Amino acid sequence: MSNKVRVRFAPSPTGGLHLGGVRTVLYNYLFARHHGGEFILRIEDTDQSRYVAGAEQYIYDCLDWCGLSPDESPLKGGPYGPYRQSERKELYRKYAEQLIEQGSAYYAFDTPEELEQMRNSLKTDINPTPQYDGKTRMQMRNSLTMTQAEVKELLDKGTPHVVRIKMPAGETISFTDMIRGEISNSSDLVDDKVLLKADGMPTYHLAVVVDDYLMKITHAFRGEEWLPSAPVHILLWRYLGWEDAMPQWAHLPLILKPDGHGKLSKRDGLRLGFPVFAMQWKDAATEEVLDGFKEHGFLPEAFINILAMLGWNDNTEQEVFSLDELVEKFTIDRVHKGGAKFDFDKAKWFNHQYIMKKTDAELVPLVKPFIKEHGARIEESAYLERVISLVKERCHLLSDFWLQGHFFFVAPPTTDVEAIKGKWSEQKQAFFANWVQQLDTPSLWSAPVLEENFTQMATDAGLKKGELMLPLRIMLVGGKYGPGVFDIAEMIGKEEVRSRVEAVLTQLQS
RNA sequence: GCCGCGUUGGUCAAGGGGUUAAGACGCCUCCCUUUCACGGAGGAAUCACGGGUUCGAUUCCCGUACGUGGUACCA
Repeated sequence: MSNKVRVRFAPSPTGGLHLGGVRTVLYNYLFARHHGGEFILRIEDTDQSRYVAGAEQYIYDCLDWCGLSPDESPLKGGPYGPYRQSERKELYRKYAEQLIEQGSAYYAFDTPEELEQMRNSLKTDINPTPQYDGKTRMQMRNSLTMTQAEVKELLDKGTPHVVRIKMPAGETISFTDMIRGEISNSSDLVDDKVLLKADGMPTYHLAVVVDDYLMKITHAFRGEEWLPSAPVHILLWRYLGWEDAMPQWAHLPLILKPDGHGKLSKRDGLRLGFPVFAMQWKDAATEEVLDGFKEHGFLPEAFINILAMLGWNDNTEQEVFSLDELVEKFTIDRVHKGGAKFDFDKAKWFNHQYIMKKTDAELVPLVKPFIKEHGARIEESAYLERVISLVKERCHLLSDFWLQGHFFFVAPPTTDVEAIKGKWSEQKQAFFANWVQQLDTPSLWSAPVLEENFTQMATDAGLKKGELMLPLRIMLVGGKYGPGVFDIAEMIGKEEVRSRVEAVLTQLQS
């Protein structure tokens, strides 16, 4: 009997993978790797009504991009498959029936309409959400209130029904959470959760217990939103007689909206102008396409780092960690209890750190798509590499390379001529006209020589170099930004320099 | 409503009976740079509130407030 650490991530293929989801995978992954254990991916596709085609593949793609590959999964297989819950359907029924025989669960034949009627008629100001529980179950149509013969008849006729857990009365159910310590709930406050749905599929509650047991999961990490239903799961482990094999629990804090009020949701990205998905997610129902961190120009290493630090630290001042370092240093007891608000500025800062860590050559293939996206042609990689070396320090996102370096590829679409006009003079006009005339000299074409020559000509013309630098920059770049002007000039070459300068000169004259 | 969980600057956060309460992002000032950025030096800004316990509470306990989650045949 091995006690190897086994953790799982069990996403539902009904939507894109967003921040909270990726962080849950990450912490699972880090914990498993830290302990030399296994990381299992299983797919919770029991809610067929919300199943989205392509969503499962999307999950694989995201994990792949993040570098968090599972040891066992629907794709890879493994000794405890299948790893898709829809393919395990028969299994759950067996355990549900076992629970019924033991008297821990029961059949319920109430229709959705009957349930709604019950909730409506029992609703009061004091109890706005009546539950199907110890107080109400004896007024409903279920195997507790009907004779065995009646139940058998309904079952034989194929009457739609669900299986519900019979929550005990007056029990305190407690367990130890690795992050929060002792947590207790009263069994009276949890309703008789549906275990098996009318379509034969299990709910999360049954499936998570059965699968965790069968797949020998040792540690279960999930979002804090599961805390209130933990008693159901604890009870199920007990009723099924598996209590000794129950995993240790850890409920992770939530990732909150930056502007207060609620769990970060898919809508917030759109509203606040930052991604919430790992990768681009296309909502099949609405046809809406939402870009992810990848499309915004984040490096996966940075993305992982950002998520890791949102709720965890190693008690040092270090903030930038590689995945290997995270694996080495991650411990669950240093995970925060409180939810964290996502801060896009800090996220960009992390990405900048990773951009600076990469060599220019490494950045070439990563930056290329973000340049091509704008229709610019990249003649050779060496040129792009040089551009990268000149602008990388001012780029937070891969998409910034275009913003900061577009003038290396095409003439500026707009030029801030107004910024030149103020202190413009005939003398300066003449100087630039003169300067571009002598650009043909081949020996001129290196940034230092170009600068030396420019300075000399300015002095000869009785002008201060300082007065001419900004106009030159604006002519070449379009605005007051970018790396050294003579570096830019050298890069774009004499034809481009001449044509950009002359274009602006013409504008200034009119 | 009820129940659970939480609460250290604007944000991420360290600390955990005695501290000048770290650090980072962001913001501001200055230096560097004839641009922008990078880098460097400074600065403003925090223990939700009220009661205990204690010589002493940001830290422990109890309340309150606030936040957040759950209260589905969704996960």
